[in-house]
Amino acid sequence: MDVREDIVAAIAEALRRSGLEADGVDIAVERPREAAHGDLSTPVAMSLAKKLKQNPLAIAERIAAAVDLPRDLVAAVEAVRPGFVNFRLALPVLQRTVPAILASGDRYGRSDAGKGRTIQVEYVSANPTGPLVIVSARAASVGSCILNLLDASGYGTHAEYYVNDYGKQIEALGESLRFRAKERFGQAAGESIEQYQYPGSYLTTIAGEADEETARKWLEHTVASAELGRYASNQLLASIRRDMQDFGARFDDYFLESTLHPRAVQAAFDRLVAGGHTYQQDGAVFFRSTAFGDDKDRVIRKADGEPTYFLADIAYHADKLARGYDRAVGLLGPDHHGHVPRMQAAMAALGAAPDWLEIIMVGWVRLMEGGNPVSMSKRAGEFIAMRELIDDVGVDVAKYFFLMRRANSPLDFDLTLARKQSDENPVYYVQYAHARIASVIRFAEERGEAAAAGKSDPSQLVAPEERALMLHLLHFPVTVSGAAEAREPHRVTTYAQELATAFHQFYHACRIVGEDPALSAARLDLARATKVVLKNALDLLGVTAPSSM
RNA sequence: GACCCCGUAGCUCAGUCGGAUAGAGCAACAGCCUUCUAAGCUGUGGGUCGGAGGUUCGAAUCCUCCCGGGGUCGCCA
Repeated sequence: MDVREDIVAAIAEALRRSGLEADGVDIAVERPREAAHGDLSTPVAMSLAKKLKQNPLAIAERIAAAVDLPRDLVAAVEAVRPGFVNFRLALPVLQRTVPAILASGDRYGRSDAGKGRTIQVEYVSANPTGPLVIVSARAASVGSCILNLLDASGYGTHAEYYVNDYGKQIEALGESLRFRAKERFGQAAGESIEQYQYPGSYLTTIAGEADEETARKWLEHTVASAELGRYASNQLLASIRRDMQDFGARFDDYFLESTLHPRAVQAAFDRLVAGGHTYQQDGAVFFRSTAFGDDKDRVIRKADGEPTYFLADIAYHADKLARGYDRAVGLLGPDHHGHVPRMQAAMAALGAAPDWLEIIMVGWVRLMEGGNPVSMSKRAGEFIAMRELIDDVGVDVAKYFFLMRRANSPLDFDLTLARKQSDENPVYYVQYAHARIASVIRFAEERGEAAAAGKSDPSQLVAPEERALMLHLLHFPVTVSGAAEAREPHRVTTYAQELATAFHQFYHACRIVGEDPALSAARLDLARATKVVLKNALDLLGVTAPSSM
């Protein structure tokens, strides 16, 4: 099925026949940058040269001579200095992808590479003490796309949001809400919001929306701050869930930290103690994370007897481990990278496989407008909300911008560019290609010249632009599985952009609906196949594929 | 101070488990619409890959040091 696999197998066979076998040599087959270097290439001769102490070009020549591949698969094999073996694919194998894609439809690009292994993905997980901010939108984009990629690659996935609805921060949230209630009833004289931890105006809204009887009770201190905090965090969590839903971010569960207290937290503590991974010092209990590579031991129970946040996090991850996922992927914000070694250490202490917990760092997002950073409002606690960004630029643009870059790199989000509904905006470039194809198909149908999809003769497709486009289509599945394995969504945006380019070039060079019916039918099918792949790529990104623009 | 991330074209960034002449988008300039969407296509200019060493057939990629930017270092969450 996959041409690469056939080529790898043929190279392996050629090595055996030529007596060039060397254990542990990886037969890499990659796409050369230069089209002149063929469609696929292997540097394996150069790897072997080192081991066998022979001239790499000579080895490459022996491989090229010994490789045996069907002529309808590979048209040319060439050994080139300094020692590459280049393969030029035969037209038939490229042409066959067109009907194959049309037959597969939305399944094209999917694979069973994951073999049903299960991966749990935890993402966003922002505290329910305020509205979601920009970096959460980025995490939501990246996490969703990784889930889509894993699903497409045959993994069983589970998406989860960890809600820190417990502890001092919730009490502080309650106190801040109480102040806003006092303000509502004109009883806040002599106090200022500056004294409180959560000065954002959203608590004013929550205090204002509560019914009067309830809100008046909040003024009395018989209502505990923790209770008030739970009220506020529930309201905030509800709005977070709405935001995530509107953004198209999938969550199978919202896991509440509060459900871990006290039993699961105690159980995690007991396990670490029983495993001999703890010691007491200054009245506190420490987890010896340095034994697992952390640079400092970490407190898990404070001198006052309370568990730390870290211990609850360990309990949470122990819960995940007990659920039996083959792997857990967690997205963390840029201010949390210090947590990685200690969390890895804790999982090791609990007996997880070394690579069981995989952490992906999501980089900072800086909003830029007119070339300058957007300054946060002067009022403390007011951040740019995710909701504002979405209202401003739309879901598609926001997601695409976040997925264009590597997840862990800092990102300047150019609002000025994102707002432009023009050719300067990269989102529209890809969407436009899809809309353009839809339009051409409509045109052909209106003229009554649109044959049924997949019935054409693909051997009509011989132009260089047609060949280049088919080659791109052929590479989609390996792009998807590679992006899934590497957890790198930006590979899909890069691919989508390249595919759009290949299509636009084809469109300009080749008239689709033309004089020759057989050629028109073949080109229309090529356009349809391109549309399928663009749609599948955009689906993975969570971005819509419009039929007209 | 220790540790982590980053430094590639004017701007934003790909390329980083070592591979061929370092790429894309935007910006600049010059062309292309009487026929399927010009949100498109074609071309031009633009680089000591932060710097200096090292490893080797080969380094943007790996190692060391330095410079610059950001971050983390709590019995907070």
